Amino acid sequence: MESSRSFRPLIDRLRNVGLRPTRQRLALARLLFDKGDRHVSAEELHEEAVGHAIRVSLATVYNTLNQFTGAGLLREVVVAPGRSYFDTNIGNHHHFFVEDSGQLHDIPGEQVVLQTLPPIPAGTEISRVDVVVRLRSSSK
Amino acid sequence: MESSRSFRPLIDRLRNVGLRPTRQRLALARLLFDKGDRHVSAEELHEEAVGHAIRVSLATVYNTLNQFTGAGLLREVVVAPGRSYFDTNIGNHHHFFVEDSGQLHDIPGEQVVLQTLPPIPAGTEISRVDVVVRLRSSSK
DNA sequence: GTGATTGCAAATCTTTTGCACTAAA
DNA sequence: TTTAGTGCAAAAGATTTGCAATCAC
Repeated sequence: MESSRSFRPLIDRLRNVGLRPTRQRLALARLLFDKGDRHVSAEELHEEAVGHAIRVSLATVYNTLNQFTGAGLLREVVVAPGRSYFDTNIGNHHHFFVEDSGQLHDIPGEQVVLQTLPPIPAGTEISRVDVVVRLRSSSK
Repeated sequence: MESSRSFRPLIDRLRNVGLRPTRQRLALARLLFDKGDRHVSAEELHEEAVGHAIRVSLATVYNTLNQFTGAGLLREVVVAPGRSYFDTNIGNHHHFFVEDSGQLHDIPGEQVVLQTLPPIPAGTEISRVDVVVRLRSSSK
């Protein structure tokens, strides 16, 4: 069993956004943030947690993902109907979406440069610009 | 009541993509294509149909929208979790998405110019590039 | 007629919610 | 303690599907 010291950074990260570092949140945070950039659905994360002997309900996984997203720890990505992905990369970047497999991959922000942007409607401001490059296998 | 002649173009349009011009498909096609570019959800289109005294079930609206999309008459746009919009504009263009209201607006293709595109994974080709400019009201 | 299409209801799937119980501070 | 968080099961949406009845050709 690892010492509780190794959880410190994550505990602080949760506290900093006003979320109590409960057992479930900590465990999910470790799965999410301890191994680089990830794209997971709630279902996938729940299965992964169960696989790691973490006792957590699917409802709590949904709630936690939404809380993390609201707190800015995650970004929600919607590319296909009926399924949300949560992205641990909250920096400037875009996505490849492989239509056949449903896989999502990051595109570093610098690799997509918008030369022109249209005038935006009065009274609004840009919240975010999402670019999704949809791919299909080229074997025709 | 209008003469059946006015349906000819739509009838042909459906026949051309291999869909029988049934009463329901024709009626929905008229709602969709007779008044410029539109973004509708299945629910909205169904309500609109019912409001026009068109007897059609929600299931058939879903089926029809999917068939039209498969046939290339519509494009499906996914911008928010749990809701699909169908876009009658199948040309080169992108979207504004107003987060508060859920409204979707077209951006002409020329107004978004991608200066750089990342290298795409081997064995794949680009199916489409979707740019969504997310807006929120600027009154802070 | 014959096969495609429709309607309806039931089934699925994803996500949210209500509430009694448990845990963090 | 006191309040936030959790689990479970039920509820809520959105979308799909099975099948008998209906319609297009």
